[in-house]
Amino acid sequence: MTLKKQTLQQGDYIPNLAFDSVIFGFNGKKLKILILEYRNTGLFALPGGFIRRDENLDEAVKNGVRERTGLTDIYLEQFQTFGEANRADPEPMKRILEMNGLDPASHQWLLGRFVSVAYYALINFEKVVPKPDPLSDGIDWYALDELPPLMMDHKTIIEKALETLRENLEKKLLGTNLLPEKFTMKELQDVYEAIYGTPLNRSGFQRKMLSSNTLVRHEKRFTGNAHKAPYLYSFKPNRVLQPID
Amino acid sequence: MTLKKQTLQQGDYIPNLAFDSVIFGFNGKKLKILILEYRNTGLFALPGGFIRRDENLDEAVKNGVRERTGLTDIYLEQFQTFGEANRADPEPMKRILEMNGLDPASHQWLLGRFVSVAYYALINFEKVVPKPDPLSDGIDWYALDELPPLMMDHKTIIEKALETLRENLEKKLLGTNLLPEKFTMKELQDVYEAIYGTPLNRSGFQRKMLSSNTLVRHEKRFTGNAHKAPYLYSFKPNRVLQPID
DNA sequence: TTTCTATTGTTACATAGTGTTACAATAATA
DNA sequence: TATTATTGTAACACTATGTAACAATAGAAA
Repeated sequence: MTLKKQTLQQGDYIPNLAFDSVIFGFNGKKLKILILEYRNTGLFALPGGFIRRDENLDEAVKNGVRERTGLTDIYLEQFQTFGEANRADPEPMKRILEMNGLDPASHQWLLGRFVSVAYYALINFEKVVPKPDPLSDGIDWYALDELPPLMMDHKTIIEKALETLRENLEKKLLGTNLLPEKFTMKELQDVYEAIYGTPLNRSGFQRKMLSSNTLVRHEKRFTGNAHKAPYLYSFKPNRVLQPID
Repeated sequence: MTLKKQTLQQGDYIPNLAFDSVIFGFNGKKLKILILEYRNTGLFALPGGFIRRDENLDEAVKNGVRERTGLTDIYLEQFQTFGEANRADPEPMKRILEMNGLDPASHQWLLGRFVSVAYYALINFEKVVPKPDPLSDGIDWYALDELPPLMMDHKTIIEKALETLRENLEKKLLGTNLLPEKFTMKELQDVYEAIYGTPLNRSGFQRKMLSSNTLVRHEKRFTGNAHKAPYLYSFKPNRVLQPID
């Protein structure tokens, strides 16, 4: 979890409760995740935060993701709450506080147990300028197969996020949220393949997508390459995309 | 949420965090849910509880469900965490405390906001003798279409539980957990129909189940009725059934 | 201009899965 | 022995999916 230096008072937040966010982006080739690096510690973690005493859980997460990405309109989905009693180790948190000039003794509440509600977000890679949180000096995209060693159970959280994303991909047609508004069939297939981690049959994929009645066909895109130009598509607007508004 | 009178000290538990459980049973005809009735209040609620400071979330829920049902080996699945800031109304909780001879002023922490992690359980109806919790004088099975008016957002929690159960039914072959060890194809179909709320085709259902390679066929069951006796089946033992052990 | 190449859109065909109907088997009763 | 309700399975049509093939085409090369 991460937080704002200027508001590190326990009293502001629900104690022992946090959220973590797995923010997925697609750079055209690989599925990537936003990871924070805490200042001078070599410790990596998922972006997260706490819930104010009068704040909706969904809102807290939405605000947290907005702070890291600058985006306000984000596909967010809660997928699991992690509540093992021993999931936190106070040592790394101590180091993080010390390296930020904060006294661990006066921030005891940060060293205790936290139950964490985990969400995943799907965002348009091109639109994001990631911003570190107040205790971090780095935030970067990492491909799923090139993750740094992560704090606590954050690796497990990511695995569960990916599992849920795969289960929901076709059911909820989530491809949209990782692409710019207009895209080619090949680009859409690339997203699906990156998420599933396996190649898909081109013909079958195209047939299924076209018969799903969710795509609008636009003009062709001429890229200057010596082959047939592909059509551009967009998703029909009247689909439910925002489980959290 | 519910709790034990003798251990009503805030200090024992993680504050502002609770769990609720939707305990499904099947009586041969209808899908039913265990609902508590608080003493002398006419207030109905899902069984629930709090999480001790050193207790795993899953363990807390498992213990809570065991206390209500007497069963130790239960299929449990976490499906959503409810975190709206205004989901609790302190008035009903006040009445519950008063009717149990407890002073609301000295149990302020129970009147505040709670984030609740919701689980559903699937149990063998025949094996359960429901037991009220210390603040309740009633616990009973209610069919999904005959639910009493429920506290807070418990109706929403039930709807989400049913939605998740339907999604997971075939994926995880959950039928087992609602039936005795040996059952006929018809009984299995009855469970599926009760969960989906729609009739299924007999022939297709039988074909799919038999081809799924998860059933073992046993002897026939002769009930004394004037028609062909059905085979008994059981599920193959080597399937993953316990996401929470 | 013509030929060539890589990619795209679409069709064809085999195979698997599903919905529906039909029919034979059978346990107990009349 | 005939009857009845239910069960197990086969038959058929229809749909969905995996795979391969083919035609179209934008630009480069000749």
